Amino acid sequence: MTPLSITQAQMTRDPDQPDDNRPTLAEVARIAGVSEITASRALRGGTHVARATLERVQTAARAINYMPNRLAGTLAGGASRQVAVVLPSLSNSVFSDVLHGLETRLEQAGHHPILGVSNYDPLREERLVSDLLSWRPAGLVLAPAVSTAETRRLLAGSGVPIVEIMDVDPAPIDTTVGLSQRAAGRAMAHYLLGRGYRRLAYAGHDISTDPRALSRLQGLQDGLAEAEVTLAATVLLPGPSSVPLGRDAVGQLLQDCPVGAGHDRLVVCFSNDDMAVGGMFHALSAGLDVPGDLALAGFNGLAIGQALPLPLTTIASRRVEIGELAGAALLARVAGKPVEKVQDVGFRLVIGATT
Amino acid sequence: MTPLSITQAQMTRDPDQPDDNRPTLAEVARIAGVSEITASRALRGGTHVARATLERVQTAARAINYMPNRLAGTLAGGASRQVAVVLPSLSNSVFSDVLHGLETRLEQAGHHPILGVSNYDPLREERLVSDLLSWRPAGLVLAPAVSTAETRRLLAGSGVPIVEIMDVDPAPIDTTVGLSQRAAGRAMAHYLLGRGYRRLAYAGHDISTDPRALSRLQGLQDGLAEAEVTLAATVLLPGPSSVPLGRDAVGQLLQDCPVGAGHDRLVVCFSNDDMAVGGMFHALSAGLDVPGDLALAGFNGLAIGQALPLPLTTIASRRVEIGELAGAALLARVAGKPVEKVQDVGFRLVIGATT
DNA sequence: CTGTTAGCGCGTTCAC
DNA sequence: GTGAACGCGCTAACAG
Repeated sequence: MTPLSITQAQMTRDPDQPDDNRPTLAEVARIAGVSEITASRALRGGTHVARATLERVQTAARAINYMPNRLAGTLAGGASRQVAVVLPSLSNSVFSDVLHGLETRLEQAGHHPILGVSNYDPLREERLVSDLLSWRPAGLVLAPAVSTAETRRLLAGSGVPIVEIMDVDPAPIDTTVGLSQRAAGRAMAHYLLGRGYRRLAYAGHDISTDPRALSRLQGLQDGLAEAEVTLAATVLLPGPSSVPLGRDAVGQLLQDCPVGAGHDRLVVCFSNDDMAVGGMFHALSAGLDVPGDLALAGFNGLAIGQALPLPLTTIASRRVEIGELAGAALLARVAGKPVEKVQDVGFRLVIGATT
Repeated sequence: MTPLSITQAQMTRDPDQPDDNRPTLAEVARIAGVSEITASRALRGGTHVARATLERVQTAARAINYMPNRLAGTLAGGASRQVAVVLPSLSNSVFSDVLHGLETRLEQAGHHPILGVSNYDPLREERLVSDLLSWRPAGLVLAPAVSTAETRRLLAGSGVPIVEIMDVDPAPIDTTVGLSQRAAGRAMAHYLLGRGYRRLAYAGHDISTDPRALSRLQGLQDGLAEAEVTLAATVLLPGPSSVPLGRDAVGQLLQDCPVGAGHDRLVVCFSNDDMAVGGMFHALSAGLDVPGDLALAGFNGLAIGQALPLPLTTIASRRVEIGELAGAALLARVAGKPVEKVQDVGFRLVIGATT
């Protein structure tokens, strides 16, 4: 042990920090007998470094369990490998599917999502966007709620690639991946009209905060209007979509729209498949014939709808794929490659036994 | 426009970076006419700052749309407000429920999860833990796959609070929140024995990579052994749990275990509710009486199981609550408060119509 | 209450 | 192929 002068001791470590003595690049460099920057180069690509020194550095790093500090690396100019992800909900499997696809694609490139969930609250979304951007991510993926002007300002001024997902109809700030929610609603209208239904109702959750559910409803109405049909009734219940909410909604609906013998057959369109499952429960409890007395149509193609004894008629969205494509688009943008501003993955009408 | 000397130009900004000219704390301070540290204090708590200067700084910050750089803040000594979260899956709603609860609790404290999904791959989990720790998070939440020794070394040596979730039986590295998977399996055994079942089978997904499903199976066998009963048959199919996999598993199972007239009634226990739903489908297609010929028992209490015409007998886990408690435990640890090493939230036997 | 000094750990300049 | 100097943006210590 050679004694250290006070100056050296001060420069190498702070005696007040007994806990946080994680090895730094400087120590790796010292052990390997090279400069910090050479160690840095060796531990990353290994380019512009002699094979011998590369191995010395790697050995030294392993010997002291060196773990790079990406905060410092990113601050010093390296590209961030974090991607901000803001979703409106996780209680609906729609967004966990998207997140699943997104995370898979990001991880392949060594990127990681920082997650925020807005619960469809515009102010919370705004705060999340602000918070997550302050981590200086490489980009941001957003399934927007009803965004505030301030949110859009933050996004536009962030200087990083933005990928909006789920609905390709609104003009994108930067890039968007999804489907046309409005066209999906219209497709359901066309299908139901083609099946001969003329008496339609709508049962939804609180769609005032869910712009995509609202677009689907509008698309449905558009499609009906083309045949000069209007919704016989609409019930909107507060709260997020769920099985019990759908059951309650149908219960209310049937008070205004009697069904059964002596009435035209009624088809209820739901804002989401879980709502439709609830509707099915109500029909079972009330002894209604599905689809004879009451027909049901959902949206999203969730597993729960297909698990029913009568598989649900619905429109399937390609959620995992949307996540994967959003990740790919973001990574391409980060790499400076050109990306289509709008990627429409489409949707698929699933004709079940409930219509 | 006053001409700048070369020295000034070099000190204030780099002409090679036209894009990234986000305002810094230094600019806020300059506009407000204070030092950087005063501006820093004002923009955080506002403590030890005169009310007048506080307002000047805040006004200046808003005027130039200042957004703090948390990378720099954290590197300089501030506590990180990121929490690493490593989950084995997102395709099963079990973990999106947990993530939902966790994110909610973290966000309340201004913390954000950085997410990694291992797909039950030990090596991928190891890489994720390493990657996420290199962001120097305030802590780490982990629903472990079959962890490698290297993973445990990384965790133990990380110096940050670790919360393991889902199963309270393994000895925690630091802290754990969940339920006893083994006790849950045993509880199901006791219930089924109490109902008079003596002929039991097991249908599972690839539980070799899913330690919790394996523990439940062991608990089930433990409970049966107490009554000197053993499983009549076991089918394990590769891949993650899903509805189709459950259907296939029951199909195979019934080749060895005939049911119906002339046979003792059989109850099949599944590794997860979605598998059990698949089993129900097989029963429906084969025209079997449930639970007369074939009884079914799931695990986890997922919505899909309760959405069946016959609600599924299962054991409900409190997933959202586990996430919330894990977040609370982590935040408490970060704040230096004492935390129970093991938090058992228990489980609930749900007696449906399938047994 | 405010400012000065001194870094956090790393990567991007340039040189050699 | 390697290194020196510098700065990323911010905050913890002290000083006053």
